[in-house]
Amino acid sequence: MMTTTPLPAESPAEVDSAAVLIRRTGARATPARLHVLRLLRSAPAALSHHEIEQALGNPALDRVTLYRVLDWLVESGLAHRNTDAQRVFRFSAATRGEHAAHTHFRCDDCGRVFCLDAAPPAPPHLPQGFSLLRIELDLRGRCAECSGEHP
Amino acid sequence: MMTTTPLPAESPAEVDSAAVLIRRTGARATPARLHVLRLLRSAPAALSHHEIEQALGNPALDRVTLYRVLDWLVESGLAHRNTDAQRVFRFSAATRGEHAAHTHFRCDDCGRVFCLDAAPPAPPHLPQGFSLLRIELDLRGRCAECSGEHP
DNA sequence: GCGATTATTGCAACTGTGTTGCAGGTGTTG
DNA sequence: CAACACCTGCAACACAGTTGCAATAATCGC
Repeated sequence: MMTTTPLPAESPAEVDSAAVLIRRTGARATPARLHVLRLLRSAPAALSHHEIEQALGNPALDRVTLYRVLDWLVESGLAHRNTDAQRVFRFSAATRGEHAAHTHFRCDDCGRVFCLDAAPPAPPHLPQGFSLLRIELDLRGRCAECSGEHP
Repeated sequence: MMTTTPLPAESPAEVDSAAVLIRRTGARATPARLHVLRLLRSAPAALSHHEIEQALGNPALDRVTLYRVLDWLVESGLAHRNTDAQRVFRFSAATRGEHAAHTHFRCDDCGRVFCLDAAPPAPPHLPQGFSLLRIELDLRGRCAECSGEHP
């Protein structure tokens, strides 16, 4: 391998932009980072470490390497990390303009997080001394899948 | 013990109402449950298992018993459980009228969660099939303490 | 292209939070 | 008072994530 044969599995645009984004941080664009970032960018919801491991094909990456790739993505600002109801980290690709305000739907059943494009809500007034960095509106309940499965 | 001597450390009203709340569920008002519920009700922010253990005086309660008391409080609807940024559970007393909408401030630094009384924000429109149970507005940044300590 | 440099990877062992099973204790009820 | 159920404590476990160190491979300069 290592010829100039890009995998056809992803759209060329995505492949390219993932690599560019990684290089722009000054770090190496390794297969591990590329695959993980592409996966996150194409995922409709935030993914757990375990889900990512599965999606990449089970023996593709070392457990620890994946953890480190994810840590690095978060540090570099290319991804976000949240903890779900089962106290498991979930990762999602950061969007270009970087949201200071965001809306999510969290399923209490399966723990998945769905990114809604919906509105940035309030202009809150904080207790003194508190500095605000992000606003997140969390809608909680059951996702469509879980509503159907457990009626 | 077990005479009619309430500990003077808490306000009589709180002591009483904690016991009443517990009895109302049909369960026993044991010292463990009383102490934990009183502590949660008097806490300004959500507490972790560890913090509660400390606050109760170190060798007061078995680790596992505390976990079980907390689980029971959550199941009974007397407390809420959230996970903080360090993927640690944090517990807070449920308020009487039970909030369907709530506002929190989460410190990205220390992970603590502060309950703001602030407004119930938006009337969102969800994708089809999703059922909404709670709305949470999460403000994230640094709390007063952490802003001061790490300037 | 070819090698040196050094970031990245993989392995193994570890940490910390939360959970489960079971025996013993404590309160409640008839 | 005795039986019963609930609660507690201990020990062992499970799981997600972390750390240290040696081996590997991506990038840079030639």
